[in-house]
Amino acid sequence: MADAENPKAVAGDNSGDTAQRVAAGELKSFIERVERLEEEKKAIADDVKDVYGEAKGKGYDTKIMRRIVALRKMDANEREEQGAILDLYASALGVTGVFL
Amino acid sequence: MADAENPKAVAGDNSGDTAQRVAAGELKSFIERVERLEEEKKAIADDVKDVYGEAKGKGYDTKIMRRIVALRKMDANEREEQGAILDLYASALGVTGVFL
Amino acid sequence: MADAENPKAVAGDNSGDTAQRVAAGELKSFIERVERLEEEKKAIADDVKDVYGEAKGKGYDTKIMRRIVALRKMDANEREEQGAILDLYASALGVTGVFL
Amino acid sequence: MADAENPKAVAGDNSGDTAQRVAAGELKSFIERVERLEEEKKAIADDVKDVYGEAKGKGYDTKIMRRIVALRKMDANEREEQGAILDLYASALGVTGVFL
DNA sequence: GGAAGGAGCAGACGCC
DNA sequence: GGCGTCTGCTCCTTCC
Repeated sequence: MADAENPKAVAGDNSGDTAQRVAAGELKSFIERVERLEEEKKAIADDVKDVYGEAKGKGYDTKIMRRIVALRKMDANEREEQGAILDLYASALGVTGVFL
Repeated sequence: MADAENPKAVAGDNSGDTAQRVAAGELKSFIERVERLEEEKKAIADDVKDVYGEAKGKGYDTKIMRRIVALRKMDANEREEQGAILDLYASALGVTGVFL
Repeated sequence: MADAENPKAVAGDNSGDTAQRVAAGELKSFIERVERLEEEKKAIADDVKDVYGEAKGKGYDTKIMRRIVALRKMDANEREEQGAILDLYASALGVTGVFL
Repeated sequence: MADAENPKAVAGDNSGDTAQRVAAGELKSFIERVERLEEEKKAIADDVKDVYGEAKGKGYDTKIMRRIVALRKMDANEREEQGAILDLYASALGVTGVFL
């Protein structure tokens, strides 16, 4: 029964083997669980899209909304650091009025 | 009450305005709905990761598994696309098997 | 010779027609020109990637570099407008220290 | 000379420093190379557009053409992917035609 | 307004 | 076990 614990090691004892059949079924099961979850994930992603659509219908600028969401997710420290590096580069290049 | 319909036009009549307060609350609500959904989405993404982890624990090669999932998705997409193309051909050229 | 000018109108005079054969060849030619150009385009995209890679090798932060490139491409007016709207929303939400 | 190797670490020894000046020139060079390549890429994209325009002028349906191009690309990718997957299967499971 | 292509980003793998 | 790299996904923009 070592094969059940090491599905990769079935090569050699081919054709008509039950262990392999089991392993294949197990693999299929994993794959289908993943696919099911991916579908759920996509459904939620669509819900998000709907919310933005509803907001857009009320006149809000969704692009800005997305940036706000991203901002709130972003760690304050990192935000600060990013800005500092950007300022440095921008001044080095002589880009004026940068607010990234 | 025009402000309620045009949330972007609140600039000018600032500070202490009720319309703006309402709009801000509405916006906040949208933002929070999005954030809630994003959390759910992340939870599912973590579940996916767990499934792969479990499979890996049983000796499966997750890289292969991911390619299988991707391939099955591609197959589905392309099958669909194939059908669409054939329909287009049929209606546009009245020809089957021109050079593809 | 109307068929040569209206390749979509060949339906009806099917099977063994030379005009159709010509049209198919012409179409194939167009397709191949497009595919050739797409290859060139991809080659250049790879070159861009190489430049970023070289810069990264010298210690530059490519993420910032990309934003700089995007900024320089962006119209100044639009930049200004974007910032104004964002400031408005940000103050409405009480987000502090926003520089997007 | 550490600054030359770590362009991000120039903060602090500002204004009038030669190392920074050099780094800025180097950065500018990278940026401009990227921008030049992006221009070339855009030129080719315009060429593609021209080809489609020419085809459209001859009566072809560009929507169909685009789908053909996309399909041929997908076919190529997937054919490649199929082969890779099969190889992986062969080595990992010792199985062909398990459930795909 | 909807679809298609491109760019940016996050997550996963492999190396050190 | 952490970091750097890289592929895949999502989002944005442009064109129709």
